[in-house]
Amino acid sequence: MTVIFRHIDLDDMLASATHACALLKVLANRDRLMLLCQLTQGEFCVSELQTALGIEQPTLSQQLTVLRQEALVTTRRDGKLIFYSIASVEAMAVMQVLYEQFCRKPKGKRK
Amino acid sequence: MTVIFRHIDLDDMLASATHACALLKVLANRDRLMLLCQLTQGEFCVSELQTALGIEQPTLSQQLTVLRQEALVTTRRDGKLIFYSIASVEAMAVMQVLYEQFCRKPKGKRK
DNA sequence: CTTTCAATATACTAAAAAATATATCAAAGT
DNA sequence: ACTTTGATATATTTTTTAGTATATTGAAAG
Repeated sequence: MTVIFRHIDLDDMLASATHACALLKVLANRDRLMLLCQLTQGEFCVSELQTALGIEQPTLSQQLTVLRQEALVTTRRDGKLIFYSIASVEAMAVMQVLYEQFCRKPKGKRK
Repeated sequence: MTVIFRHIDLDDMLASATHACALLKVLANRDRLMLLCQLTQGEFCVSELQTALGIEQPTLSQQLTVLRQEALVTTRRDGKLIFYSIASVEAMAVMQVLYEQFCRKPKGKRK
């Protein structure tokens, strides 16, 4: 309860919040969210994602780059095609809870 | 499997993603995240939050305003003091999973 | 081989949105 | 009135987003 202890707790909390916040910033974009949502269903190549989600190719590619840089997804090449899949346990966990809260609920009960 | 069905699914997905994204945008800020984290522990007035988190008062007030506008928190006045508490089930659910992923794990296993 | 095509990535840039700091303001209690 | 608690306004900077053009890569055809 002393100032010392509070400082330790606050520092831990700050560090955790910083990490969590980094993940949330990546998730807080509709295109990236839909990409990850699709990828929770398995591995997809870029063109599959494009037709499934109706996102413009350059936009798609840019957002996939963001997801790659933040290590939320990994890629595997097969010929011309590049397959994406989710690589982050934390991202998967958050996607799971978002699905429960926003996709499984009866309409009109949101937010 | 027809275009019709895909459109329905995509529209649903878009709507859900838009709602989820709105929540994530609010959460994707370290100050707001720490505020909500604190508020998962119960009701606090502004000055308590200020000393607990070490955030400047105007910043705190601005971020609390954001949380209020997005209906993630509600307020209750008691004399001079204004008490904040979490009002969103969805926000609570996400905070819960973030806590599990980023605060409960052994160090070095993050991200 | 080398030209060509399809898949994907990158570069660049204008516009929009969000964060930050400082200053000022309002309400409630004394 | 005056102090304390909290909210709001504003200016500035920084980040994101979105669109367009261009580049790279691999496969396959000629």
